[in-house]
Amino acid sequence: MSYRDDARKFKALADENRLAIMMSLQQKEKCACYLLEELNISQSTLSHHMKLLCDSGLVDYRKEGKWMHYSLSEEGVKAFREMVDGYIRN
Amino acid sequence: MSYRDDARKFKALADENRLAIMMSLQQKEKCACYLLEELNISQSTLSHHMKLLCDSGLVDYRKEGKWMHYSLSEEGVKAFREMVDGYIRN
DNA sequence: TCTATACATTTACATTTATCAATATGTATG
DNA sequence: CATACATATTGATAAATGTAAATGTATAGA
Repeated sequence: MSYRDDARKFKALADENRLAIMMSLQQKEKCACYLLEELNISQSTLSHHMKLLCDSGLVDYRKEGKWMHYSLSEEGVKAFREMVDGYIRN
Repeated sequence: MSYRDDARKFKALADENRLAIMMSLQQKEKCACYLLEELNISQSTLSHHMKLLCDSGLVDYRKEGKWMHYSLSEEGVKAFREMVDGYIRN
């Protein structure tokens, strides 16, 4: 893993709206339309943020008909935590 | 703590050069001039990065004559880890 | 097939950020 | 005091990022 890749993962959480999304996903899977009501952002902006979160591996998605359901990725979360530990092992 | 503040902390690690600096600091305290030789960046750029890292609380500094010595902040690292756990408690 | 709905993508734009050169500040030393 | 050295700050610029409007795509239902 390169610094570039790791930086990309940290960037995934380096935004207020994405942190709010992460908090929301902690409780349970949420569909995009629900997140859209929770946050005060446009639909295209939400889609953008969800793409970054999914690309980082922290969030999984599940398509069900017209709806997209997002959830925390257990695997991604584990990998992220391990990456963090690599930089702040103290 | 607000999402804004937390996002700022994540941003501190959302850069390749700053990740390289964090890795370097893991072993032991380093002075700015040493970091400057390790990384391929200008002196002013290094100073900028060190400011962000110190502001985030992850890095401590100690001034000794002309030299600045940087080290991981045990307290800051602990706080960071706890913050991370808040977002990826899974 | 037509329409409405849910979401993604594209385009454009404003803000933030990383970067360096130039300059300023502080400190040791002759 | 003058000079050299280590670092910080300022100013300018290019790249990255967050945002929303407009448009595209897929799916469900009439």
